[in-house]
Amino acid sequence: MPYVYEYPHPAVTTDVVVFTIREHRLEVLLVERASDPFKGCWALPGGFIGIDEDLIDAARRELEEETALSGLYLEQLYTFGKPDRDPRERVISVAWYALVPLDRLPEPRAASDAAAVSWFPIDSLPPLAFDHDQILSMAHERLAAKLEYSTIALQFMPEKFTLSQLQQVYETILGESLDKRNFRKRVLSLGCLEETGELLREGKHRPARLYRVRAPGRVEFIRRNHARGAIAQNTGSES
Amino acid sequence: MPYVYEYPHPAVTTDVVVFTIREHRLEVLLVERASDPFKGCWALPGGFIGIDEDLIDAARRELEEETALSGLYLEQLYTFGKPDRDPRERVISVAWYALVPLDRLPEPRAASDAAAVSWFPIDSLPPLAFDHDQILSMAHERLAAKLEYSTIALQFMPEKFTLSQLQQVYETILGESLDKRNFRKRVLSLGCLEETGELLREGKHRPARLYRVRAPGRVEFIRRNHARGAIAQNTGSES
DNA sequence: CCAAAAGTGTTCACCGTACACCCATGA
DNA sequence: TCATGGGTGTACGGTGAACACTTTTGG
Repeated sequence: MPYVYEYPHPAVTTDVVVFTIREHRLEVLLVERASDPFKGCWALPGGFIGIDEDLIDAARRELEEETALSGLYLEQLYTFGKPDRDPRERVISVAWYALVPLDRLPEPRAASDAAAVSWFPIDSLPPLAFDHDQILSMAHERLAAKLEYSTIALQFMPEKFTLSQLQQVYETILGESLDKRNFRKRVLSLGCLEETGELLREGKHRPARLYRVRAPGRVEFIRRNHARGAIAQNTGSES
Repeated sequence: MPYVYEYPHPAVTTDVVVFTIREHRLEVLLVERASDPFKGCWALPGGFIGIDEDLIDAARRELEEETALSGLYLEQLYTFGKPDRDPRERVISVAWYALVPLDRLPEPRAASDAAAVSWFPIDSLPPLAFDHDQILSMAHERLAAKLEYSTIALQFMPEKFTLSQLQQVYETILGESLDKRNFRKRVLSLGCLEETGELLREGKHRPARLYRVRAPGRVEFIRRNHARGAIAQNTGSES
């Protein structure tokens, strides 16, 4: 299709901040760039949007190319477009973030356009290409903020999980430890979880009850107080 | 600058949802399109991004072309990019929303590319061009949501205003009436307002105290409860 | 003195927080 | 029997919600 609008067109890319939790640390997936600009530098997985490709499909595609994972929670973060953010030409990037459940940690495999792919703890990142440090820190802020007023953390959980595992996810992202009894009371009162009836036995201690999410893939806003302090709407685009 | 990246480039536009409050109603600014596609149809003010123009500058420019207002609160909403949202070629639109203070209501003037410009109440809109109805309803949701956990409503206020005026703003957006005493207690306890010492005398009744915003242009998140229920960080891009 | 909007406190219910001990299992 | 993590309840304080009357002005 020819350009019908009489304006110069910028390039448009998509970048994805892929979060997971490994060994009690919040980590993100980065790729080592195989080509200029910023060759050899680490960057967010991403690439150009197909001319007939929906934005979320492009994000999903980039995600799958790097992780071979599909069906992840994916949410649009922000669109970055400072005129000089790419040294070669004007590039506007629609940034997204995705959450990988604890049990679906892929061995990330390098795609064609990446020299290497690896997980990095959020607090010890290498220097990043372009403005990817800004994208990443905005994504981190957003994730931490959403923990407080939504059920987004459930997107990190496997199909079945224990309350202790869920608590560890919260503690990792918030960077503080929480009271066990209060945590359980609060999270159960949301009504988002249900017992599977099964137990997880591991190690030499009492087995833990396994729970599942009642409506997986659904992220709900939590409104405290107000009326009868309950749950409000749903949101979230899931891939 | 030539295209160095070997991918077809989409057109990129910006659209702005301009909110204000008039006569106890939430209203948005729309323009009547003077040219195809959707000639004669109403649409959000917007247009193409300059090839060397920052995204927020483009939004600001479109806003000023239609309203002659500068310095408004402006926040990025979402980027819309379904492949068929423009019938002619692929167009990706970075959408923003802006809030116009009560006392700065412009007589909107038609810019070159618009047949007419007018305010419409949010609940009686004409049919809109492209996917602008989706953009508008997402903006409305976001605004209503942010009322609850931020001080965004202050962006609607003139430099000096009464608490009753502020309460009317809240009531208009939320679509429900609020208790006067509770409202005052809550809003004053945020610590964002200060008395000017002046009084507004109008009509045959007791004059009202005038307040001003302590840090105008700053939108703060409110965290209830949690620790010592106070205010957290700031956010918001202001133009 | 009447109309109209401004301004002001208290009570109650509920939720968030702090806090310590018993339980079930494997070794 | 011991070590390890799983699991449970209560008491207190603060905040949100409900609710009605007095004050100041102009006409």
